[in-house]
Amino acid sequence: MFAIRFAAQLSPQAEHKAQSINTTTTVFLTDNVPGVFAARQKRSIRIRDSFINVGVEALNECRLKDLTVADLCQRSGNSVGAFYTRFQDKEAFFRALRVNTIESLEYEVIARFNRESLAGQSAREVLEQLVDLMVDIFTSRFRGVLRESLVLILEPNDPWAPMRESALKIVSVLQESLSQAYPDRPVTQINTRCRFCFQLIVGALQNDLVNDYHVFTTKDQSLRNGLKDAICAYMGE
Amino acid sequence: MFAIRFAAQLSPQAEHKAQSINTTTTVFLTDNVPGVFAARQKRSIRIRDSFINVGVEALNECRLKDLTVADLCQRSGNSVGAFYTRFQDKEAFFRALRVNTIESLEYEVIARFNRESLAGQSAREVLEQLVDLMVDIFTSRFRGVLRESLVLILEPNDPWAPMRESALKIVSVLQESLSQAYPDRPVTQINTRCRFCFQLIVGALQNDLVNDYHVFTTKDQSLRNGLKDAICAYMGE
DNA sequence: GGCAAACAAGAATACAGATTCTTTTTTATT
DNA sequence: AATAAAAAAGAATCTGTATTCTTGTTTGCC
Repeated sequence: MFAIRFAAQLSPQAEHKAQSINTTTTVFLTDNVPGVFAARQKRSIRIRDSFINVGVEALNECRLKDLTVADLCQRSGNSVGAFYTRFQDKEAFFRALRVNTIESLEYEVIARFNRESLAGQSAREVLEQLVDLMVDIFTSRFRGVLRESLVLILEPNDPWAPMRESALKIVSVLQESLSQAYPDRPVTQINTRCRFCFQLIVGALQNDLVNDYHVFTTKDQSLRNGLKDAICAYMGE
Repeated sequence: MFAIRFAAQLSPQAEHKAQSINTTTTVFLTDNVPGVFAARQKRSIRIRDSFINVGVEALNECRLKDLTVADLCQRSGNSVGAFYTRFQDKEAFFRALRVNTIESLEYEVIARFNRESLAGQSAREVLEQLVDLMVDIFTSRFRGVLRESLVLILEPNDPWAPMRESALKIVSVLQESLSQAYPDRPVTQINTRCRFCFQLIVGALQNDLVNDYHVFTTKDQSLRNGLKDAICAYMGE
């Protein structure tokens, strides 16, 4: 249903970097996630991580609701008992997937989109790098987790707060970089447009995440290029 | 969780027209929907329609998965038996909601966005009317049905084909109207940009449908205005 | 190497919610 | 008004899946 699609569609300059989000299977769980019990043995950590990695991959093939606990255990070669000694319930497990995803992506974001590396670049360059980053994220191995996260807001009052933080950070870097690139324009206007740009990009990519039938898609370069054109035009390039 | 929000946020010029999608509760089921059994008594039709109307409203308050058949029966004052003499299963019921939604919106689209009424209008006017139409649709009483439809693609090989047709129709009207407004530009370029415009609008609105925390939102005029600015800029206005 | 705590296995349970079934009522037609 | 077909009620079932529980095993520490 939801084919996994990495590589191939990455823009040349982003390819080597995006590898990290797709090949690394290191599980980050620095925070203690609510509902995820501390593992005190090496074996437990290994099993927990195998649950998480299998979960990440599985969500590229099916919806969360169709991924049963029994299924997950079979796929990862563990028992139901093992699952429940590690996770309070299925929801807590998904929370772990989200945290893992955030941490992995955060790493990528910081590496590829920061004030230092963008300093001195033209507006067009900055915008293109933003689009590349976002498209790479939304076509990474975390695509399925992202889809389920955006679609299935578990906690109404905390709809994935860390993701929002990450988004705010990106926007703020964008705003600063474009302020430098457009020294003559009013900062307020730049800031507003940056926010909207970001929202347009996220909207288009989320749309692509859920629907398969659009003309512009991440299956080829069309959405990536279209977004670059559109937001450059919007920014007055 | 998902508050119902109509009126108030409609742009003045669209207000009177958008009323129709929000106040009319006429149920259109001209096609025979698979899994929806023909009703041969007036009473059956009335009950079927009450199921549908209650379903439409309920999805503005909760997710489809949280709307149980028993719940639906209670809300509409009917019995479980009545439900199942009308609908083969819950999925068929949702299919009926979709068809009803499509038909209602189709009506609105044809009335507000057609070649005749757009002929002779400036590009900006056309684009603004497009945004108004789309925002009105996504903030109508069918908001919940739209959300569930987009999120929960039931049939992988038929992801809501009628909606796609409707979208294609809108795009084609847009293309024709803008070709007239920009007689000097290459048609191919106009067509491509029209498609992308539409996709951007849908993306932003779908995003707004699922997430509540964006800066630009349909809760006020910000998303509507932002979209107008953005796509006008993209089109070179 | 022995011991207690931590853990894994997987069969058994619990449960929610869709669906069916039987009985009773209503409709529409003559 | 009689009658048969259609439909409504709602209690009873059935099912899929999350979760728990019991038993046996492994780990890490001394």
